[in-house]
Amino acid sequence: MKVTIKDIAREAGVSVTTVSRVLNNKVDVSPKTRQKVLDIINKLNYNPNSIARGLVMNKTYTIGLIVPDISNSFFAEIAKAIEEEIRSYGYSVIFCNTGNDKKRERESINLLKSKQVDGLIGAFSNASKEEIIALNKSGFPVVQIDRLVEDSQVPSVVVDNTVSGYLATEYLIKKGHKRIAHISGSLDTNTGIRRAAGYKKAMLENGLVVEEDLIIEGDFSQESGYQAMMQIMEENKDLTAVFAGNDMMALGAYRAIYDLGLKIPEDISIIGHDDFTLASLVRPALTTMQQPIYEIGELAARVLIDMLKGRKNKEPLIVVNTRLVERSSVKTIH
Amino acid sequence: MKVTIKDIAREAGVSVTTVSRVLNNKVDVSPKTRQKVLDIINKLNYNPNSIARGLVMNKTYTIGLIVPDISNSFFAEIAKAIEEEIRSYGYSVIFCNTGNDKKRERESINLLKSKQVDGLIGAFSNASKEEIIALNKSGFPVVQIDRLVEDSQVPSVVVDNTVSGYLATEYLIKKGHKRIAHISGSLDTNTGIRRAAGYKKAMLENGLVVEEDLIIEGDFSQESGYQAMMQIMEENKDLTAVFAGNDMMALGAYRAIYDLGLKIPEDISIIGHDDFTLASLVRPALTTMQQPIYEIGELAARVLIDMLKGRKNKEPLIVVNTRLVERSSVKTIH
DNA sequence: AACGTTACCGGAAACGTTTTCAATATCATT
DNA sequence: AATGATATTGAAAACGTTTCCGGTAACGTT
Repeated sequence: MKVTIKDIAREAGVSVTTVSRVLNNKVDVSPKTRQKVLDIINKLNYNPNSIARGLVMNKTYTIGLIVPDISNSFFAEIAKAIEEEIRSYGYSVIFCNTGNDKKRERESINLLKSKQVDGLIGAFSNASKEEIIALNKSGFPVVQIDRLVEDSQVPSVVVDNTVSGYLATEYLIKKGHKRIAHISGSLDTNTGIRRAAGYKKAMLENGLVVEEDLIIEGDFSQESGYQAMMQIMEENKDLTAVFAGNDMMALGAYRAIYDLGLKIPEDISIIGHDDFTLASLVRPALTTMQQPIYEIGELAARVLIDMLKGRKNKEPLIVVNTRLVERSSVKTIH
Repeated sequence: MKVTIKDIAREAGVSVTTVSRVLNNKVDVSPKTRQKVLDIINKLNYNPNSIARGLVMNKTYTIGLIVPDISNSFFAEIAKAIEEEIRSYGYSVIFCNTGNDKKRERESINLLKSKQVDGLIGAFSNASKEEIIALNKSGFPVVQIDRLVEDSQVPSVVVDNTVSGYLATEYLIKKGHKRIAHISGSLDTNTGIRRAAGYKKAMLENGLVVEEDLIIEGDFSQESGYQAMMQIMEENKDLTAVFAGNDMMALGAYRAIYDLGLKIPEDISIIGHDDFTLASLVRPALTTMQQPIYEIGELAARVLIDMLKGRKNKEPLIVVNTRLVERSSVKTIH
């Protein structure tokens, strides 16, 4: 049923080679026959088979994208950026959702390689570290986003969470706060560790003490933010501000504070991290560190494209900056 | 560099055919040679080329997904559901983001067909109506989500927005409200039209009058919800409730009401539609009509799988129900 | 008229698989 | 030992493209 290049050739009375030539805008075909072929193509509604083409050219114009959770707005936004950028170069993207499952992550890598993708972008966990490094060493184009496999020489685009955590905390300090708590993200993720490290660094460098019971570990979820906030408030009545490891937890903290009958920012100031959609929508609007999410996706795509084109990228590590977005959840203390 | 089935065959001292057989778990190969081949495969780290396989089998085990905006949580969640469901059947998904651009929508369809996807799931606009219908008629597996191309016989899974709008409005009425406004979504989308129709039907059937200046058209965006609410309040001081065409606009209405110095639900009750993530996070928590988003994706995937397996689906239209989620944004009037 | 260029075209191999068909090896049965 | 059945194997075609290499036609130059 499917119309192939052979059908076109037969119908137009030319060889397959010639049809291929007009398909690819090659020279060596007269205007007349080109037109004739074009007409037939149109008439028969012919659509070239990329699979066959991919087989001979050893190139599929498809890349793979591996994310833990596409329904997480962070990754959804990145996916969008990648798709739009890479499409403009004629590529499309197959995406795999791992659900943070290491096994599925490895399966996905194999699946995508099997599907002959030309390159890979992913937020990989440390579990796939060797695989990624091997891939990269073998010359296969991979770029990492968000998460960092260290000392690996595999191109990555990430934010520097240490300085971002530092900046957030420093902002609070500059606003006059001294008793500042931190609700950290999971401390088995680089992200969580780094932001906490930035918090400590800022405290120390500004002559404040870091008290261990002012740091509570959450897991980036709203509920964990709520619990952490409750726990902190129980023991530290004199607290004036908290830096939440992400906006989701900040929102949990919001709820806890309301439930305690307190007000933001009058009683407690809060700064978050990420600037997800809700941050500007919630009341009081959340002051937070904005990640340039779309830019991360765009950059990752661009780096990959460079590699696909065989261009050597000099700097494997691209660090993008977060930006403080001042809204209404932090008050100045005099 | 890439190791192929031929390399395995040579190394194992058997034919390509035999290797193919063990690859596909066919009978007709002795345990001894099977093991030998398996060993070599393992040693050489061989990964079959799906592209080549796809060419001969005329099946790629890949489907296409076309959405207007993957960074919209609704579609992100659907994408996740589809990927997870369809992966369990051995398929993967290429996704295209159209940005609501009709041209890109058509391009995407062609691209995906060119990549020989086995099927297509999409939230298509009316612009691609003929194309979708033609595809379906030709026997190519397509299923529509969210948006409905009417009278087309192409399998769709959608919510019935008319009854959903009806239910939302009816709830308000049952709570004792009489002066109820509606901030509609864009009235050039079926979704917007239907929900508004449901609103009117509920009003009429309950003996209330529908006043045209109590219906204001928004465009599903937060800002439009804000503007619409402001406009309504200017002219209708005696209003007690509003049904917002989606949660995003409900949030805009929240802001407007706060800016007016009024309180929810004491002064004005609000019901939304969709139950997106923020709905439960915002204060007061938003009462809304919940769409079973994950289920929509799952069902769409399942319907497609059925078609891929050649099973004939009897009922082209699958309607899923929305569910009222009562929270704190509507008060009872006595 | 002979030759050299240039423009245009086609045959066939190749890409990495699956599958059809036929061939061979093995073994039990007589 | 011959036969038949069964288990195991391989050669080659096919899938729909691109590309290499060569060939013919047309035309201008000498």
